[in-house]
Amino acid sequence: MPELPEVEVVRRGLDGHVAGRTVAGVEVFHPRAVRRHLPGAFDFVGRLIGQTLTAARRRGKYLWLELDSGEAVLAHLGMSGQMLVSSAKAPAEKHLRVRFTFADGGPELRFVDQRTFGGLSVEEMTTVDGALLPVPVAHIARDPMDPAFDLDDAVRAVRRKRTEIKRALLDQTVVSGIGNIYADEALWRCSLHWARPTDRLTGPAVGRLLTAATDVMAAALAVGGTSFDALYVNVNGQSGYFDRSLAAYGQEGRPCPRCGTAIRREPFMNRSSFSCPRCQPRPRAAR
DNA sequence: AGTTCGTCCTGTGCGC
DNA sequence: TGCGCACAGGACGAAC
Repeated sequence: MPELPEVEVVRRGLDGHVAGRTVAGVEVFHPRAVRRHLPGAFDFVGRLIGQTLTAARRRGKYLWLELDSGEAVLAHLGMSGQMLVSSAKAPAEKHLRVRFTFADGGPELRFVDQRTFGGLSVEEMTTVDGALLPVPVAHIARDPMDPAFDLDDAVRAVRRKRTEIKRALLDQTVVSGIGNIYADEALWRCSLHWARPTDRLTGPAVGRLLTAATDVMAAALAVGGTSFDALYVNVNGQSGYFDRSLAAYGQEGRPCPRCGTAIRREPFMNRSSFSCPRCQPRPRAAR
């Protein structure tokens, strides 16, 4: 479940290992991996051969490699996507979807994705509010690690929504990069139940919540991200270890680190929300 | 027009 | 032992 910290770990790896290199070959092993590239796999390959990858960039959970053609290879890791820098001699992974080889003969880049929710495409760039973005990323809000992120703007965007607070946190057009793990952790840090209506929270309370989300993602980034199994790894195949620091997410039945009450799991949008029943009581008016 | 929901996908782990 | 099902869940498009 790569969210902002995990995607940023991958971006840094790509920036260090593939930026400045020229693509010599591309193989697409599964059509779903390039389904968002509407002209098809053949066109995808043709647009990349001979191109130099100039930089690795990110907004929220989207990642892209800029090309000297002015386009970019856009990647979304979905749930289980990995970008691996590996020796050509390393055996193909079971779920290897796309392989890039380079003119310098060095390590190759592999897109591996078990559940195929992720994918790659070559996209044109567009300028939105002073930022150069691949076209499909144009609607994604700035994330809290963007130097131009404006907390007051984000607070207003959250409070404009007429929904439950966790739905707003997960809405990538409001603030990007937050997924189920860091939403639950931020809500726990602020002692807020996920079903609290956005329009009944004060501006300062929303500001504290967004700041908590930023803090918890920064702490996760500092230790290489969160991973529960081998699905999320950096470009060298290594896992982060923020899972040891989670207070609420995935902690059903374990004591709340603040009050000791057993963490509960509740159904939320066909998935789960984890919270402390004592620190984070349900809103009275909630269904 | 804004919000909610169903869908895509595969591997793991549980209960019967 | 083996089967079936719940679950993990980001993002998009359809439905309301």
